[in-house]
Amino acid sequence: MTERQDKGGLERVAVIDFETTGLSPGIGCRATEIAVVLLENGRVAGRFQSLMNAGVRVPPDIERLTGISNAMLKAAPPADAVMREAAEFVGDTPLVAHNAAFDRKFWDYELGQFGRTRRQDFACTLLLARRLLPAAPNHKLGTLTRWAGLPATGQAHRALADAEMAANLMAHLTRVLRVQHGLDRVSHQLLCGLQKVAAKQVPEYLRRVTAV
DNA sequence: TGCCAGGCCCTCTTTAGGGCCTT
Repeated sequence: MTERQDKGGLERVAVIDFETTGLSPGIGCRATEIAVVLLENGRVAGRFQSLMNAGVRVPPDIERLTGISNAMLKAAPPADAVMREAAEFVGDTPLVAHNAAFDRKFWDYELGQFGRTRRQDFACTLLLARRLLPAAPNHKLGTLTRWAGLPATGQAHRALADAEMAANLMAHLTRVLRVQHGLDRVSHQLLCGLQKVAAKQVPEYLRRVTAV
């Protein structure tokens, strides 16, 4: 464990969210907006947000979904410049995203456009919520936010609003681990281990962790 | 026109299929 860890809470993490032109860079989709929310001991310690111009057109259905238009991207800074700035903002801070498999693909792809590689793992609030909040009606980010009584953060499907929702959810999941499972510290390493454990094995995993 | 990805996870499973999630 090399990262800072705060007693009684969640160590510093960077919660990220991408808006994109589609579901995968493997089929030509690119990022259009990124937001990063630094969460430290359950509280927001910093924010980064920017549109980015990757030189691709936004399909009409995606423009309707996100509200991000081709005209907005035309005036946005180049994608590589934005990603360099985002990577600098994040540094070595462990990463978190909702459905991290999606954001990890775009993070890796956009960094790869200028020769950089990811240096840290992603924890996934979707996988963690499936294990820790099994009674939720579903595990969409918006549903979990409303179901858990977390604050509204603005327009859904914009990067900063979604990253703040995911950060609030991450803080809520930390509280669940502390209050319901007796953990006094929640590390990113623990979260990454927990999200790989089968749902039925979660109680045993947490008992083993708290016994150490 | 409609679909295009991919990992996770459950079940009527494991030599598979399909829903959930992200944009």
